[in-house]
Amino acid sequence: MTIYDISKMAGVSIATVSRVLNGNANVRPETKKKVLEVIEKCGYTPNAFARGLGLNSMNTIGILCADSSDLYLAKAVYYIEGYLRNGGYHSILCCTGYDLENKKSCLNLLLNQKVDSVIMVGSNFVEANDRDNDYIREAAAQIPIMLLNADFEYPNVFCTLCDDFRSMQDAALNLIDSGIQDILYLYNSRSYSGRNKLAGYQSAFLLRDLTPSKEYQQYYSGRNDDVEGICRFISELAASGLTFHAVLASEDILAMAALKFARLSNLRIPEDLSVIGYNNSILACCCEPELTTIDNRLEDICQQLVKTLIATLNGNHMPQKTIFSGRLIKRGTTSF
Amino acid sequence: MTIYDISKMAGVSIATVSRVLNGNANVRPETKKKVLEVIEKCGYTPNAFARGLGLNSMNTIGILCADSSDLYLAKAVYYIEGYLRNGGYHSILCCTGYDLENKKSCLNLLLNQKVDSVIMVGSNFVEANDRDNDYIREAAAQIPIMLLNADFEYPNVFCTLCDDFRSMQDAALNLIDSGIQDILYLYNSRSYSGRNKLAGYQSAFLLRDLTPSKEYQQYYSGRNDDVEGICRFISELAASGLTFHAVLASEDILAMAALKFARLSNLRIPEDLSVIGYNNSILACCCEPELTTIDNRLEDICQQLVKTLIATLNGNHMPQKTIFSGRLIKRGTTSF
DNA sequence: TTGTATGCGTTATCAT
DNA sequence: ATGATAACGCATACAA
Repeated sequence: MTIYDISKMAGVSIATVSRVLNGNANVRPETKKKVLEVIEKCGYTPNAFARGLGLNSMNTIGILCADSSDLYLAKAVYYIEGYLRNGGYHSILCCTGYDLENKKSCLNLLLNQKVDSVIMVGSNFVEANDRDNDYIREAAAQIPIMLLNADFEYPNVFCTLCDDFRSMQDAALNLIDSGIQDILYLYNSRSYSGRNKLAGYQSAFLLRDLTPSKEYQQYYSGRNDDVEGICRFISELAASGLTFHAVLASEDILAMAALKFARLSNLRIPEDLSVIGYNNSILACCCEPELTTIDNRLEDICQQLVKTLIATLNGNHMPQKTIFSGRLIKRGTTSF
Repeated sequence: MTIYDISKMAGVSIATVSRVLNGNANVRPETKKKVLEVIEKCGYTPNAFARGLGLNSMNTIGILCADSSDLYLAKAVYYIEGYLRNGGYHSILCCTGYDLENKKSCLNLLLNQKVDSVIMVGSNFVEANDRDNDYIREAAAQIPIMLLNADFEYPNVFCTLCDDFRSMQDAALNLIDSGIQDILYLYNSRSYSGRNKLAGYQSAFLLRDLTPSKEYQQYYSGRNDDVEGICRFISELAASGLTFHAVLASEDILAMAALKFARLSNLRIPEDLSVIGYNNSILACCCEPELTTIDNRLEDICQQLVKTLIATLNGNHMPQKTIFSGRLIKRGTTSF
């Protein structure tokens, strides 16, 4: 069933059928009605490939993310797909892992598929070594590139992100001002976002005329779903003589492991140990007591990102950077 | 840059270029080399839309799932996308929610986009009222339909699933044989898989000449990420006079809420209350003690599903139903 | 082994 | 308002 079949059955030319299909105003109402009837009767839908070839677009967006089963990224992908579909776009998902070569190859896969844009979900797509970011620049030369939670200035690259620096600073200040200065900072990523969070933690000390100590800034390099391993990591830090009365974590799962450590060490929460997580994920509500954590407004970010993208594709001029501020969700693992 | 440009620069016809691109053997090695050199030099890639139009395929698979941010579904989507990409296919993701009309409309979106196949992830796509499943049958008339964790017999529909009935039966038997007969069964889905799990629980009692009691089979209808709400639900059951020494749950999150209930009620785990979850998700390792749970071999299922799909698309005859058996992962919330 | 010519199903331009 | 026709870029049957 093609547009020719419809045109014959309706007694018009394919041009008219095409006009009806695309909502062109220059069609006599009666003609339009007739054509629509035939289309309805036959259950005809235009061939997407032919349409794509003619328009040079199939209204498809590529979503690049390291791991769509990660709690945080999964939520992001879910929101983005929903907003895109709502805007009339399809989503091609591509999970890259954290290796640069794979990221490049996935990006090329999407470019070759001729997507209208690529959304890179997560700050891990911007490399520390700036020359390694040329793959983003080259892509941006072809189509708009959207970054979620990354900061990268370049033409045709649009960033939507949360102010992780300030959020983490705020959390640390809350702890310090409640009288706790030996705050163990746990993190598991050195991406742009990861570095920002760390800097936020450090800046809180400086703001209060204190010196952030290196021993209190601990990087966990293991798998990020190995609660047991993280717990052991913390226990070893404590065993090595480090004393701390709060744990501030760059992700909820690290904070959750800290709670486990506390239980194993017979520490009371929050009397003996305060704990703050990050992301306000489902994990935060699974703890006992529930986790004080930072909500970085992921849904708002995703909505804004898609809004910016669609407007850009429609030829509108859009801001290249949009920053949201996070908020501290106070629950049971802190006493302030 | 089109195939014509390449053909001119290489001094051959477009047919030859096409042959080289598609690995046709009938090309003289020198000619092939020359063409490849030009292609390499220009960084030429064939236009995907034109290719799609000619071949009536863009090697794209639609993935339908209710909610890709759900822990379990997210993992499934992640595995599937990876295996598909490995097999040379792209993945269009479409999150439908749990409403039938939305499922239909998403499916149509994919069919109109002319995907080569649709994978429905999760047993919720098969409706209890069989006439409501016509949307699956109609789709199967066009392309192969793959169901993950659902059972649906129809031409061109392929099912890959875990034997939830037996897994749950096994878990219940373990509890019964360790001396616990008042087992509260908690579930939050009445899908095919959900019904199977419940039946497995019931069958365990019958196997031991016991009668499964309705009051011990409790359906939780709230949001499935509201740990607090689930916990309250359990507390109310206990307050209403129901006594139970074990909780068997159809999902880890329900089991996790049971642990929370135990802690609030000062019940020791597993001495006063045994708890078993389902899915072996990350939540199981976040608990204290860690959760005994059922692993339903999701990765194996996904691998098999994609294998079956690709073989089918290649014209091979494949089995329409593949069943894996789950396994009980014994951890700290049970004493057997 | 290689080239020519046609079809794939649209959209869009240009007449009428 | 409508129709004829030329792109769009590739694959492939058929000829050479």
